[in-house]
Amino acid sequence: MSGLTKQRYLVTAALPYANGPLHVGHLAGAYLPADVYVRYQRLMRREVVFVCGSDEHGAAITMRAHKEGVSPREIVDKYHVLIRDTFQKIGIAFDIYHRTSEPLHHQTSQEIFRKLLENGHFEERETEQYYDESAKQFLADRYIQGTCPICGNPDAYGDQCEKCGTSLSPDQLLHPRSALSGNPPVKRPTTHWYFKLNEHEAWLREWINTGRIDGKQVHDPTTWKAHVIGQCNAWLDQGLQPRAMTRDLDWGVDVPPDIPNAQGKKLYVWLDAPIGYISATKQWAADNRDNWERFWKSEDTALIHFIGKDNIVFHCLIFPAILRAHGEFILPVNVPANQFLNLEGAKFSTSRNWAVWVHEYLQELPGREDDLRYNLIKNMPEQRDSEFTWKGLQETTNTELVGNLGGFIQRVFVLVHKNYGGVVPRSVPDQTFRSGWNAETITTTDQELYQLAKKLEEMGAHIEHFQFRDALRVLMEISSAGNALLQFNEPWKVAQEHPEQVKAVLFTALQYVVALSVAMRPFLPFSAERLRAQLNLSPFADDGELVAILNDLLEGNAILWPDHRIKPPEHLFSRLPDEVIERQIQKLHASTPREAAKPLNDSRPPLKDTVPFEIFAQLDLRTATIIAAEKIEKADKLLRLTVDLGFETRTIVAGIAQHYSPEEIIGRQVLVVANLAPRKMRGIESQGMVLMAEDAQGRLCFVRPDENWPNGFAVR
RNA sequence: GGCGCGGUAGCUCAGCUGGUCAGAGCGUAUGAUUCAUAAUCAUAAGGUCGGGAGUUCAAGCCUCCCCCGCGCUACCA
Repeated sequence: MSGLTKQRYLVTAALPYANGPLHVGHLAGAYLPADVYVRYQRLMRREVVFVCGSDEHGAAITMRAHKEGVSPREIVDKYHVLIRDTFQKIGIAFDIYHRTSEPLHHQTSQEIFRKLLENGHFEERETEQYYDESAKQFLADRYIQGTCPICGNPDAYGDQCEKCGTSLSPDQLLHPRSALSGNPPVKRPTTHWYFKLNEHEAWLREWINTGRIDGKQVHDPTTWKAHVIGQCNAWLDQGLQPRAMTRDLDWGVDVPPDIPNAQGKKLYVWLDAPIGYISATKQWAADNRDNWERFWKSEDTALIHFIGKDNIVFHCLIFPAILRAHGEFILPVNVPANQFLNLEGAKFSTSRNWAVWVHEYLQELPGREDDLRYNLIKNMPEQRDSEFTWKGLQETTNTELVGNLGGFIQRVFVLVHKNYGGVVPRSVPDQTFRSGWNAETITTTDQELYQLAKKLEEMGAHIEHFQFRDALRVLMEISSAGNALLQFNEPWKVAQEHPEQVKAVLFTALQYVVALSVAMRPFLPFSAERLRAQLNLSPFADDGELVAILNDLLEGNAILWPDHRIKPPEHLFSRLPDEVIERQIQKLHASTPREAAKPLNDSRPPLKDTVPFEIFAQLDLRTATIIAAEKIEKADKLLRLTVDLGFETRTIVAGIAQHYSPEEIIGRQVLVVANLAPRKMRGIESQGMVLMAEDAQGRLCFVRPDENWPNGFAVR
């Protein structure tokens, strides 16, 4: 199927944004699958370079710096180091972890911008943008605050209201003000470069869906994930639009200053972050006296982007379009995006601190890097969102790592030491015993080693198809077969009667252990290295160890020879006790406001400006009773209410459908604003407004007289 | 309401272009075993593959309708 054999691999993992730490969802989404894939390819002696780095530009970082009174540089330096070290400690084996603030990256991005400009891929557009006259700069969306037109939150941002979650554009904000000075901004014309993405629609569609470009097969779409292709087509079907590639920002890569109108302009994320993959490769090549162009400009290279599902359109449409518009670069052969990992039934949330931070895990559960990696790979969100739970981590650690895998290795070590003083026994070539793959089958060492090789190949095939959970399952099948081999032959029982058979069984079991030490390396690199040392073998060079043992096994050769001495038994894994798990679960819940708990102060809206009594007096509030209510078609939140004011009835449209069903509110007494200007919603004129109270969770309840009261009377 | 993705054994999840696809791991039950960190091995449990209708010789896998969850989006004066 994948007859597109490549000579070398360039693997990228999404650049983490340097304004916060990593959580385990990040690992499961992009970094662990990439790491497993890369480590496997190295063990198969394939040429592979694995690049990543910090994404250090953008408005969110300057916002944060401004808020904390530090420079953007201080923010990104802090998180770059934290993230880089976290990756290193959890065993993500990048060849280089670069950063987009490096001059090399700025140059690279500028060169690509210039090339696209020369090739006519941009159009300049003049638009009106908000400008802060006192700060003398244009304002990014995030830098404009104002009143949300939807919920009235006075501190909504120009891109989104964090109170009601609505995404906005700066023009929608009422009473806009600059987040820098607090002054109202003014509109000023500004010019930006728009990438003509629309011109790339046709070939992108062909390329994504058939793998062909100009009739040439460059990837195999059957190996792409369905949700990746699905999301791309959803975008393509809506039609691609030109997209601004520059912004008025003060932290980022400058538009090359010799280009007219470049002052104050920075390259937007599209022309910044993904180019970080290229600049990282350049730096790696410089450090290793290699040529980076072999990896980016040669059809012999397989480029693979590991990302989360939030990045699909970016990596499958926009970045490829940029690469092709430039003209010299290859395109990815696959973008194996994962879905999202949830935590204990809910989404990860930085603001609610609902997360497992990797650097804290490393500190609080030292020596358990592989326990976490194993659980995250086993539950990797390959096809759908999946879930991490602390109980789950305990279970996989105690049953699968300690019980099955660790148990098998320990048994072999103990038996070899008890029977042969820690020296690999020499067995008679054709000695028979029961197969670990089937109790009924009588087998020989040669046959068992052939089976073992087949299993290793099966595991590898899964990895090459980005099926990491399946690959891990096959790894454990090998371990289970090893356990069964011992179980069926009971070497502890028959050592006296059948010494030759026991030699053959333990010799075979030792080969399994060696195979496992190599096969587990991509998933459990730390344990693999420790096991390697216990086997008294040289440390991993991560250079062809797997293909070497595969070749040996397929030719019927042993991979651990008689007379080799192994070290004394030592447990490879340890049980995760209840107390540790309980503590983490408590910590998780303690840091998160409970559902019914007191609302946080900052979730209460701030007081509005004082108004004179005359303004209040202009409102005409009345008592009323709901006499009819019905759901409005094609609107999830709207109810059409008929209210009795005593002297007349009115129709009022209220956005309460998600809090009350029509039936349960009929007959209920309420307060209404009776002199509000009528307004049409969903084609129905609303003649007033029902007063509701809202709590921190956004729940609504009616405000009404505390005893039954005649309708139509004033509230004051 | 629209669009996208999901709803498969108690739990977590596999099931490619329709025909051994009704599965795996964990949990549970029973038995075996004691070399091994109460670890291991074997066997079983019988889930109307969200519900209904349809296409087909044949449907978790295709079509239509409905219900539920998640994401984006519209409506929340």
